[in-house]
Amino acid sequence: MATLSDVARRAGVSPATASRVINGSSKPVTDELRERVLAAVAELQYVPNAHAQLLARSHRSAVGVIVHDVSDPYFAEITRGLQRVATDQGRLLMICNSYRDPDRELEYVELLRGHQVAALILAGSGYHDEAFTRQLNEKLAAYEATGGRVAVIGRHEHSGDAVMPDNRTGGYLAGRELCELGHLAIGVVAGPRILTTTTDRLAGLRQALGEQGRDLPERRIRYAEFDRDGGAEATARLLDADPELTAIVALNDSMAIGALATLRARSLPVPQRVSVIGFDDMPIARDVTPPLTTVRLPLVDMGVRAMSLVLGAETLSPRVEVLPAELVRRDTTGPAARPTSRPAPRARRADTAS
Amino acid sequence: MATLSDVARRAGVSPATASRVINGSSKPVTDELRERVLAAVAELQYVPNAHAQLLARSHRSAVGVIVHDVSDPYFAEITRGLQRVATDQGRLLMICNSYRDPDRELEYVELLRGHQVAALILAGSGYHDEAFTRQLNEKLAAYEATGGRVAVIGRHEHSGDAVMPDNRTGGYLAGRELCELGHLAIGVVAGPRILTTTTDRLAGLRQALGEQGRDLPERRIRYAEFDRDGGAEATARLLDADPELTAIVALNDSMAIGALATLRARSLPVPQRVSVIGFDDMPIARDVTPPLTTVRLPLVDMGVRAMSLVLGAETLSPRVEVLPAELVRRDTTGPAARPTSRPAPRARRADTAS
DNA sequence: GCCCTGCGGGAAAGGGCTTTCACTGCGGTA
DNA sequence: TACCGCAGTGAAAGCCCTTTCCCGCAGGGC
Repeated sequence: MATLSDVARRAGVSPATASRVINGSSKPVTDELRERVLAAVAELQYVPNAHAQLLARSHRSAVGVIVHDVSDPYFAEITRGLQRVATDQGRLLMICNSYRDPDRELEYVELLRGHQVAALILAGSGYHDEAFTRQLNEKLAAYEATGGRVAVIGRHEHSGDAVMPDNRTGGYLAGRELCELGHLAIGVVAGPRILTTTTDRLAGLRQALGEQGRDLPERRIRYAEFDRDGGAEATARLLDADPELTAIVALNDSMAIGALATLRARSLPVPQRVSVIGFDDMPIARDVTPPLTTVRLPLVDMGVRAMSLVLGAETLSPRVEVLPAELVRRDTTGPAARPTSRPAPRARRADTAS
Repeated sequence: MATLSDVARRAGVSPATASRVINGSSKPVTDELRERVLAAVAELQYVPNAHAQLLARSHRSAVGVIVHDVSDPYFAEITRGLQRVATDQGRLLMICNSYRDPDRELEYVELLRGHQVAALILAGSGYHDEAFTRQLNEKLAAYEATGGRVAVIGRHEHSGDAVMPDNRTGGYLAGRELCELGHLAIGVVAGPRILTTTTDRLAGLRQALGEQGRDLPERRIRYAEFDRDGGAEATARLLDADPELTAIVALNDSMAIGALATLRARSLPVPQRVSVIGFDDMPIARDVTPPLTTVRLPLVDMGVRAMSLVLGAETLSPRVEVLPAELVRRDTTGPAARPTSRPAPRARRADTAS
């Protein structure tokens, strides 16, 4: 690879001058020399060594982002928001997938710190795991102590800047909607119980039912991976245990899609026989059939806010922005099937109590 | 930020020794000193400066990837394959989204070259644009001249290693299927015509129709963005011009989903009134309703192959791996509606000829 | 005619790390 | 006993760039 001194030598100037020309420094350089340098750059196909540049400039510009999985639409949308702001400010984003592995998350914090990012954004649910949380906080604190900025999206752990979707209210809205539609047998297809997102959404749901004087027994909840297959599988388990369910709340849209698949496979019409309600309102939600009723989260906006927090002026007190959840009624929800309305063509004597 | 010399000083050793301990060098270090260094690292929360490391090591390890958009399931799947191999070999991936902007693509080649990546993978359609293609090839050649490895996925431009999905045969399979189902009025919802992927798939489709002595007139094709909204919009335009269509080929699954949305909005039942066939078989294809008939491409495998090519031994002659396309029959295709079968409740006198 | 100013350019000092090379003891061989 | 070799450590030379500092010089004001 050609280096800056190669360019300088070829142009017959000092490396300093070559550098100035290439970086458009404010120091003036005569057109004569400028031309020579530019010509040398073109001839040698010179590209500056990014690592040397970043080492030489003390300037830290890139921003590190840790998400569970960018190709998951939830994070894809958030990332879109992050990108938008970052691009506007000429920042490079380094995006890392933790695949919901806490250890990997810790590693990535180190990695990004090593890469001298100006700021760090962690998006995605936190974990109910004290040891991990403490470790993470230590690492983040160490990073902040050296001038790094940190913001989290949808996590409780961190004591600094945060953007929080209102998961609890979202769960509440879903629950209330189903109550109003007259559903009594409501099952929940939940993500891993170690995730705070799962428990937050569940808490809201419980609250809604609680207001009706009802509770949400554990036997009406199935925990699985937070994705399509997890949703399909959890729905199957739920229906096996309790065929009389008239509504299913999936704790994210991917799971809801899996739920729809299982219901279709079992020929249970949605919403006539079973209502389904998702969470997040990812783009595909409107394209499944029937279009999915879901709790909308302003995903792109969450990204925009988080990046703005982290690139904006530093404040003394940490800022927490709570973004509202909103129910989007589409076609997977309807009034509870009346017990008389032929609950299902399958055996119905068994399990009625469970 | 603590530096290596800070650690060394605190441990009472030289930076050389500290470095050896931290990197697990093969040079032996006494346990006594090792402990002291490790302790200092922990106390100072030391993380090596990645740029300094990469500058000091001549070793190039990261791999650069340029895709149109990772959050597009097509690329998400490919990326999954790339990741799998890269992770196995302990390589870091730097992924860049070009958003189908040729200039940005060129910029990213430079950027990644500047970041000293060991290899470069370009995934996604090429462009019918000679000037761009020449520029890109020059840049890639310059990069290869300095020892960089390059592989492309689904692009013709590059003369080196390549993984090519068989787009043409895929188009052919879609066309043949519809012919066999008796469809005569077939519309095509295509991506931008500047993309080679679009024209390749179209060429296969033409071939299939050609074998039946038929052709594919331009008025039966609508070009739009290669995404859901593009598909919805192109389908609308197609139907407006030619309400008698009995089948639609969408040149990727996202567009097919858009097509389904438009058809649903117009109350045209799929597949009874209009058949739809997609392309790529991205994961969501099985979850739309009805499940989408499509042409399957081994996306993950494409990623795996490309990464293997680029990390494997260098060969004299460039290797081109063509991966087969395969028709996946699901529920959006059926026999052509007979003209007598109530073609549509809307005006049918006009446009019958067009 | 002299000094000051300011422009254009180069020398050189980092930036933080790896790695070669040289050095010091020590155990072991002749 | 003299010497070789090697384990263990440190000094210092890069890696490639940016940026400060300084120098020479031309022009303008007195």
